[in-house]
Amino acid sequence: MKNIQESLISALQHSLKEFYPEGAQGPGIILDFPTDPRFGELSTNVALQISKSTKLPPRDIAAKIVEALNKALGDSEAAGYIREIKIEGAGFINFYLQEKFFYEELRDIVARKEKALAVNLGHNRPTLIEFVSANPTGSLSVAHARQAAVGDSLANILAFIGFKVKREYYLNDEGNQINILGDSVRLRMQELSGESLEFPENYYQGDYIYDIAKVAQKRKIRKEDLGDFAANYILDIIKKELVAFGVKFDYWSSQKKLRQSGKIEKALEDLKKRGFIYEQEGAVWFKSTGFGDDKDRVVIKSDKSYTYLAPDIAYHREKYRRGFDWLINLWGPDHHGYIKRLEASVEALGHPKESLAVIIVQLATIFREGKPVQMSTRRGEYITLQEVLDEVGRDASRFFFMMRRTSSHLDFDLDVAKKQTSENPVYYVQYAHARISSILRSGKIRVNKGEDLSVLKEKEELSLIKKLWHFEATLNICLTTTDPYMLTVYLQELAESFHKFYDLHRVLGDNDALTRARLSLIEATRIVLATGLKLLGVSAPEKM
RNA sequence: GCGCCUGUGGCCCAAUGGACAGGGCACCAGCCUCCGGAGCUGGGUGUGACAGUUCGAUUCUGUCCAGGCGCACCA
Repeated sequence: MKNIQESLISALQHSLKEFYPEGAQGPGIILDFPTDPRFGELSTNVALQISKSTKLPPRDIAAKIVEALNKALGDSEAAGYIREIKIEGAGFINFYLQEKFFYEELRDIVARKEKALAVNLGHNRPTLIEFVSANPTGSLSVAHARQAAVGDSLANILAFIGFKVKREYYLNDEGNQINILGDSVRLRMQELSGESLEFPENYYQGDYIYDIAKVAQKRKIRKEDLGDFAANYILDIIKKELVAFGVKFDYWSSQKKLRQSGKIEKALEDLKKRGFIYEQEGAVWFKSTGFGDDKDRVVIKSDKSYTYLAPDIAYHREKYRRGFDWLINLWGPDHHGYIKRLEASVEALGHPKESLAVIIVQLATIFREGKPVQMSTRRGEYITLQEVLDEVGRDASRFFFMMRRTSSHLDFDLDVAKKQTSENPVYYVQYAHARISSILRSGKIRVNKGEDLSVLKEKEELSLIKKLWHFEATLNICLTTTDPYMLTVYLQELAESFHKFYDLHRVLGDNDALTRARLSLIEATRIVLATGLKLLGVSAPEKM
């Protein structure tokens, strides 16, 4: 049956009524997967939660809840899958499911393939996820690489569970940085034609500037167009790097076009109408303190030019106007101080705070031979996405970038990522997939939908099926945390569960019925592994 | 000074407020006549410190200690 958790939660809510007089809000019910199989397949601590407010002993409460719960469940479908409900420990209510529940889950996966794994949690909610958005002034760095891996995988996951997701790259294609870029190219061109000059320290130092200068010279680009020319040149490089990393954007949004369209003025007018704009000391300010910011922010400087915030307010206003009602932004940690003012602007424009999720992607420190690699963008000394790709490949690099929570620092050891050994988690997972593929290739028996799966009685078989069942819940965690990280953990656990089964039990044996059932089991495992890896942008090889 | 992230066995990391804190690496000892040994099994007096909230804290709060990053009318 689909989603026994939902049925149990609603039955539980019903059973809690006697503890909450009309109108009172009970606690949110959480159904956990207990860490220890000794405590059943599902568990809730709701009785312990209630005992806080009622001062009654938790086990007494639990007993009453279970009594009401049995009535509420009656002879419902869910009740047919429950073997036992026990009160254990301090007052946990533990659910022990019938084995047929798992056999049906397994059958469902084999019969419907990855379709059985997709659930519609998103209800087609139009969602825009903006990430990378690096200035087109140089190749993408490892920092962008992590953002690309996380953003793309999160988008995959959200799309898989029913959100209408689009990927967007916001292009800072004008302003100071582009001017400096153009000037950097101009100076290098002068150098190339034999002039000796001093190259400012805050200009772009990388060798790629020479490459651009040479092309610009050949094409006789006008001096005033050098900035745009260089930005476009670099943007082409960035696009290629992203494609190589398996990331494709739906939209490339230009700040220049945004300004030219007059939408910045419109956004500021909108804010003004709503009463959140004022002038002081020759500058125009946004009253962001009205929404929890530490201080008000300048949007138009006293020299009449915009701060970075002004186009950004307009940009986000446009995102909503384009029909999106969930905006996810992935930013580098250098932008974290910027979150509050953007949230403030979104609220000031009348959108709910929750409709904007800003996720800070912490930096990855690259290690080589056990030592951190120092980086400096300005000097052009940094590890690029391309270098990581060339060195360790797409699969390992994407997986590695997501092996820690996105909000946590990540140490990325190039030497480990390169290793094709058990030290390398991505190979551990892929190996499980390859192993299964190999058995399925050599097995001559064809599995059909009606196999009798109840011959799967071994401990390792049942725990593997349970692991498969947890896939959906894992995706749900990725949703609530807006972080694909948990999926990398899950896939490692699933692979482990499979390897343990494989080691103790033969799939292709003399017993035909058992062989068929086990083939179903490993085929389902293969489907879940392949689906999970695909969501992370990692390949699921049939041979390694 | 302010903000964000992080302190878990020798090293790297898990644990949506739960029930004995789990893995990996390294180290030691085992497992291939058999579907892929890139695997599996066994071996461990560990949550930075001190308070607090709670029936219960690695998780929440406060103070302190240590490390990383960021703090513009830059983008």
